[in-house]
Amino acid sequence: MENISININQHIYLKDPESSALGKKILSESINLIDEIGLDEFTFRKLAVAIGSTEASIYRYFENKHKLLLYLTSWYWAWIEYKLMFAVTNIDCPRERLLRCIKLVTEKIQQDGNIPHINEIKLSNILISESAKAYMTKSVGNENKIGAFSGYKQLVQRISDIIMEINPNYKYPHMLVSTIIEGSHHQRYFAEHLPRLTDIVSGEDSIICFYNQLVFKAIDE
Amino acid sequence: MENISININQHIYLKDPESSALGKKILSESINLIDEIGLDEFTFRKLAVAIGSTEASIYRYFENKHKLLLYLTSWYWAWIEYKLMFAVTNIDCPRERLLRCIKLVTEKIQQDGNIPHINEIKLSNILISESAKAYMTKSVGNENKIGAFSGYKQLVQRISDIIMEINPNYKYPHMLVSTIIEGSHHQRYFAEHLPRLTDIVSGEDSIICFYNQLVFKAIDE
DNA sequence: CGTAAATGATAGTAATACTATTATATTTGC
DNA sequence: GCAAATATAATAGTATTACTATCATTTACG
Repeated sequence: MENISININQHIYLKDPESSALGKKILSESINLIDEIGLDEFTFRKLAVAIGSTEASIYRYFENKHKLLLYLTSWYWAWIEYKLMFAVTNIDCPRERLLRCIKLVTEKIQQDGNIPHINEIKLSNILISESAKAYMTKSVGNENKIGAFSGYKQLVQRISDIIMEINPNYKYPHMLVSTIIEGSHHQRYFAEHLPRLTDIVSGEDSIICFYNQLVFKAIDE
Repeated sequence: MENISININQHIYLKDPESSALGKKILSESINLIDEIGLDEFTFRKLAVAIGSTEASIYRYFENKHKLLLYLTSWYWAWIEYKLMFAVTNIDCPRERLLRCIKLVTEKIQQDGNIPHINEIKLSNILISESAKAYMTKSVGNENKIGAFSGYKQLVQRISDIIMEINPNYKYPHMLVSTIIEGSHHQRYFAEHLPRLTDIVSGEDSIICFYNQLVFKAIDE
């Protein structure tokens, strides 16, 4: 992935964090810090201390911490889509392609890639715990207009297309896909913090198994 | 429901808001205000102005706005469980009972009940838009310990039991139930704000239809 | 009617979420 | 290699938030 970079909608940031060393430090340390203390406790002041810089410098890159969160979530979904494209290319059977997609969006991220300033494991933890806060806000309409969620929507569309290939009569492909993506995040969170809301069977990744079963039973006629 | 009151875990509040006129005003106006401006913009100062009281008085009832949110979500799930018990009593067929449960947890709340200081329609909107913020926090462990989520867990358990009655071999009843409860909230939110993530077919409540289909296909052998 | 409890009024603190200004590095173009 | 442009650091300041404290006043109730 050395020659590839993930492009994020320009309206989310004030200055491209990928364009400078400080910008990259903002990304890498914000991921560490949000993962550690949570978004609620996370402030630009604490981030500034962590990277040995100042609040004012961070504000040159991002308007506020919400925009930074939008950046991180956009980055994550673009990265997942990138991995998904690799996972399904040259696979003829749509059922096999769907299987790989489900695995990719529901599995636990266990290894980070080779982008030095992004720890994908921690980033995926942030997505699990904080992503609802990215779109569950009164400003969702404006942020949607500037394209802050287009990566996510594109991913949902891509998987929906595969479902329609398998069963063109299925009525709810987008609902099914967004249900499993959001749902698997929730289930991973519940497994750790509210286990009575989930069912963890040892010896399997129950979340992948559950959603696999759910999807194929739902779309088969 | 005149002689019935919903009991909320005592550790969530400092002083029972049901015990006084001011407490009830705090509940009713916080529901109006959170529904209107969202939890992020909601403050005890604004609430105090809205009810013609002071911040200090509100703080005598709730430690902070997060605890107030926990109160409202607990109330909501206790109310849903109450409605659910009525909906399934004296129904022998477990499939019919399950059908009624799914409808109850996935349908749009359209009418409020007869508790004068709680507008259930607005409260359900708050649940849709803000409930993730109630448990997606670093303090979830402590709040779980004091029982802040027991109503929700109990509801999930109750519906899981019906699923197990229909198919005792089904491996993931809790996951299935929490997936549809959380999922239907998400889908209602998406339908309004991010419609590309959902599929709304006119002439039906697509969300109920989708989850009905999903559940019965999932559990049938 | 008197006491206790609840509420209101007011004030104050520490932290947050920024904005502004100026000084100092660092990069870049010529 | 130097000037100009740009980026960052240092510092300060403001409005708002999230509380806590104190004391006066109203209300409840036994």
